[in-house]
Amino acid sequence: MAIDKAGVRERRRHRGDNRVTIEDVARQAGVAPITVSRALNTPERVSARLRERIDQAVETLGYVPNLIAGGLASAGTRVIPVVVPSLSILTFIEVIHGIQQTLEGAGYQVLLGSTDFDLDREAALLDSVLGYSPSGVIMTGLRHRESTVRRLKAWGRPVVEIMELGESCIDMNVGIDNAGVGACMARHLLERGYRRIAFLGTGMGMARDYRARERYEGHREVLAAAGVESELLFQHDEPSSYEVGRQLFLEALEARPDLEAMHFANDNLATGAILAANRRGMRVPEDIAIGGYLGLSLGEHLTPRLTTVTVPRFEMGVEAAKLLLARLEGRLPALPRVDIGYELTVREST
Amino acid sequence: MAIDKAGVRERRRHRGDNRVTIEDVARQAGVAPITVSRALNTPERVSARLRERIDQAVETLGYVPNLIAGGLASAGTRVIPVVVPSLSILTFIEVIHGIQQTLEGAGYQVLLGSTDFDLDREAALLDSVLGYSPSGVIMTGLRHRESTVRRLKAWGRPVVEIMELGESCIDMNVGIDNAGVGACMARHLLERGYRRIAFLGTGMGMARDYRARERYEGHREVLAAAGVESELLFQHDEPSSYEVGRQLFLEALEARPDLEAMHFANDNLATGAILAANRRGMRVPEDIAIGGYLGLSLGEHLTPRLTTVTVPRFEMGVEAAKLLLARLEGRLPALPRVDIGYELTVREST
DNA sequence: CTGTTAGCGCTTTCAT
DNA sequence: ATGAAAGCGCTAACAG
Repeated sequence: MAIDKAGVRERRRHRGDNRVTIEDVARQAGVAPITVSRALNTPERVSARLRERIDQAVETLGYVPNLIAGGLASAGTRVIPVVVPSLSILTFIEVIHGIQQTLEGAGYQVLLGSTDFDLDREAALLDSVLGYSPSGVIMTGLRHRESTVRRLKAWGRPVVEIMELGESCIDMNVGIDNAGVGACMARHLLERGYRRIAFLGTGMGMARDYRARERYEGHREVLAAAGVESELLFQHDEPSSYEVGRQLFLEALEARPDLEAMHFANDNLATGAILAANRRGMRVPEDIAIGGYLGLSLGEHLTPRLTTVTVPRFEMGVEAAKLLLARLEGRLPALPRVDIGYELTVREST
Repeated sequence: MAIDKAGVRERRRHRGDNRVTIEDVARQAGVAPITVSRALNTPERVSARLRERIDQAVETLGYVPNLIAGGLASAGTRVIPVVVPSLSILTFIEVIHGIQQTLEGAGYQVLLGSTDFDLDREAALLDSVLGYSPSGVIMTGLRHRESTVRRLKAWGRPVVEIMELGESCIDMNVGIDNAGVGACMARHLLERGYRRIAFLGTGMGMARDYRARERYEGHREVLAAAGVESELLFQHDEPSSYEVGRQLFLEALEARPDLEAMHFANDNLATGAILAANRRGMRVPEDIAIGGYLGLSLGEHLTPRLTTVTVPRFEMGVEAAKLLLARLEGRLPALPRVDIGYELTVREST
């Protein structure tokens, strides 16, 4: 190995960036850089003796691989962008948490992107994150701009679409049947004997949160099939919150004092409603029954405890990540489509 | 432009990766690749005529820069890792949200990392994310392994430490004065006339959440200075939740039936307590006063509404991101240390 | 099992 | 204002 003479051409290094490179390790261990690379990435293809020497050198030098360089050379940077509509909605956070935990354990990092429910922003964001040569991508929903779908299909790497379920996805799909959820709660309300049932949600008018609208459609079909008035719909445009739940509750009560039950698009709204009922001294479910969707832990602590349709959000994230990892590791997942399911949790509010 | 003859050497391209490169754009526009690079990154250094031609080519070809290649060449990938202790704690999520929104607007992407409150994992995670040649880093807290601090200082790029405040930080610091928060609520409770005051929290015994412990210390000092029994402390090891709040509430009540006020380490616990009190038919604050910390919106909807110390969590994220951007854009921030402040929100629970 | 060679796609440096 | 050449740190491809 050549010993650099003093005055030798300085390597072009980045400002303040004097990190140890694979070459330094190779020199220290007396092997070629590629051997270090192999020892690190596919240890089984390097003899035990060399491997040990290399590990030693890595240790003493404190070598940390430059993933950018690796990514450029091999494409695939062990980065997984996760594109969600919003970071202020707890549901997505919990899914992301499941994804992150699973991926980080396997040595992948999550790159966060949010679209604010705007498919054009989604398309732009995708362009941008694909610039990182990610190993795979997790997207929210099955509805995208045509260009997004085209680009992703041509891309040829693992793509998981989460949250909802459909026959045709880009690559892999894990989610729940939203219409089924809506129908499930509606059926429960009917079984309980309620007939004047309203659905209350947010942003369902726009393309904004079409998944809530799907739940509403499921709800409506069940009521219609039962010959019950099914168009009792109250909605606000702002994002869901306890406050909006409270307002929706009061408005619906005012508009239809004969209401027997309220089916809320999610637990945040339903919680706001129960809390408002508490404050007004109204009895739930005697005066008005309240049902939700999600299964937030808060629901158990309310009085009365909230009846809701529980979906395993964290697990949905874990499942999505597992699917991705399976494909990444060459294990073709048996099911490129996972129905994560849901469960009706009947408590006292209905 | 040279027309490649059939049979020309195929470029080594990655599987399915047939993205448009800067060279394609250059050829299309009839300029050198470096000119395209300039037109994109420093438009003012390229003549209007060429710029237009290049923009045109970018448009028709649908060119999207490979940030990995750019990152390797220039170091700095427009990625900002954000390292937090946990993704299941809403506070961090809200801070991340603020960071993400601010950074995304400026063309940077957030890389998510969580340490589970383990400083060794933090050190390992840092090594890993530094491998992405990030443009800057946002870390939680001021306490790190010595190696972490050393590495980050030597690194020479913007680092923001968030959540708490201290005299000595690695580079920049934005957060709140935890002891001050604890003292603030303690003072309020004393002013209200309460004397038998307990502090209830989670994970304060370990290094796990030392920020909660700092709040406790602030609380204790105020009580001690007032000559009031200051060692009434109840704690659990599990992470905060409504359920743990409920348990803590019941246990404290059992252990010290003479308690007049409870100072909870956060609003989740305090909410669990109020909800438990509601269920038991206990009056708050007549039977027992309850104070929290955070300023979660839920607090307003409880009956009674929760008295709490509100901290602008989203804004803390925004501020951290702004500091980072300022340095990144060469504008040296006036204050490398921002006290984000807090506010006592007095409502009916005390 | 190990090494040599040639880039990945971009930006730096240095000419012009 | 524009371009040519070199190389960022790593790995794929192909020897041996």
